Amino acid sequence: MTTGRNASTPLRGRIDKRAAILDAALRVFVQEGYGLARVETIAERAGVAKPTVYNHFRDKENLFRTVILDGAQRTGDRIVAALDLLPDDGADLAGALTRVARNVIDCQLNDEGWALQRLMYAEAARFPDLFDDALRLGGAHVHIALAGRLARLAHRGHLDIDDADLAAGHFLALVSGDLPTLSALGTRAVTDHDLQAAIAAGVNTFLRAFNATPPDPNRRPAPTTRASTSR
Amino acid sequence: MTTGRNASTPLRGRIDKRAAILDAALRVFVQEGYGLARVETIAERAGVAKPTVYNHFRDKENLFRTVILDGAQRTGDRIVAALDLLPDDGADLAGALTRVARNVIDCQLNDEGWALQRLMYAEAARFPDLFDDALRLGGAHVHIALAGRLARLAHRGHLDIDDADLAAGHFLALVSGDLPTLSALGTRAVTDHDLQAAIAAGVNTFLRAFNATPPDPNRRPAPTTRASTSR
DNA sequence: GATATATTAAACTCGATCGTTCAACATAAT
DNA sequence: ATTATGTTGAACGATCGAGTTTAATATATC
Repeated sequence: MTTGRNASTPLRGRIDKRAAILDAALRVFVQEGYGLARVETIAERAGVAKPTVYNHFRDKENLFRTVILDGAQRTGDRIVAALDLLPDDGADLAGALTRVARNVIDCQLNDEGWALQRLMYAEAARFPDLFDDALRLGGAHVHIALAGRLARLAHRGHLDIDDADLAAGHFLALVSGDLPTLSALGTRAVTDHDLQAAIAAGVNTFLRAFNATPPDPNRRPAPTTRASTSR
Repeated sequence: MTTGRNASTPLRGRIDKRAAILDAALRVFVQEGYGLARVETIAERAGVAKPTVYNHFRDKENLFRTVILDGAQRTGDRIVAALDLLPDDGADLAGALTRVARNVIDCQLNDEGWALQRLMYAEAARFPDLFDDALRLGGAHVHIALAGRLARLAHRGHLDIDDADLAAGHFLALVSGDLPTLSALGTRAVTDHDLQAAIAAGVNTFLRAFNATPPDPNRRPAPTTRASTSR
């Protein structure tokens, strides 16, 4: 065991040990839950001695809080960045929305994204304030950014939206609502097929509700990749 | 301490001690998480001695599994029962859907419902099979029941739905997608006003997408139901 | 090279918790 | 009244984990 300072432990600079600890801590916290996660395990997985953990972070609780807030920040930023690929013109709205949804979900289906979500759910009772902070750092930015994009599309006549904030929420709900079930709360891998089907269906419904220029008054906007939706 | 066998301990029948233990266990597990939940605390809250807990349930893990599956079963049954009030005729579709959504949500916003959801999220990594079982017992029934109701409404021409299963998922997502954010994962009470607004908006979008008889081609189906809806 | 700082392994303190054991007690049926 | 079963409080053994201390070592700065 003692994987101490073997050749496998590069002994890189000092600063990034903090990052290594945060990374390992996230994985261990998710796997074991806050209560059963052992600081020594975290130290081992980070390739670091236990006192080093206590040197960087005062105690277990402080480490946990930092893990959550750091992760929420990064995940939120990544999603907001993904929103950049939503064009302002209405060309191929369905395709653009599908790609956006795919990117947003890729950030949340991420090992890290699910891990954070599960951790927050898990420990929301013990750290009530923490969830609010994480939401402000992560979710809120995503919501606002998406709402802004949708509002611009609506303003140019490509979408029929009066409350962009609401529409953004509904878009996210439609497109990712099935994910917890499909992935068993992130513990099971989702097949690409199921994921694409879920996204296509969500985009489809979203456009049925908000598309400003229905190609045919009585038709669904797009046949949307006839997902068999087995189960 | 020793709140032993005072007048405060009714010493009721033997069987319902099992129920009392399950009830207390759910609350304590939710509050503390699986790892930090103390069996002794559960015993105290149930008004029962610790060995009694081990008498009814082999160990902590077995107790936990029983708590989850029991709760999922009951919550699912309650929601399915709530779906009964969705009428088959299309009279006042928006009102009926709103009431259904309200009832479904009341079962999930329930202390117990949130508790179960949070626990499953929390311990999904440690008990992977447990989540699947709970989903089968709880969520699946709800989904199927709602899909059946929607399919009947569609068949009678009141809704424009080709895949009722998908529509059911989208309805639930639209109507309850904002709840985790609003209630801070169930740790904060949601004001009735916010809840009604979220439901109304969800139903509104759902009908924009699936209503078979839009009252006006260019209008939203309902101005978000200013709804007195007592309570 | 000398000095200040960060890291390491190991051992330690201290408290908490699981699951068990046991003697006394309640309850129901015989 | 007696027997069988379930409950109770209390204490116990064993383990486990958070956080600290220490002496030695590696690194960075001067």
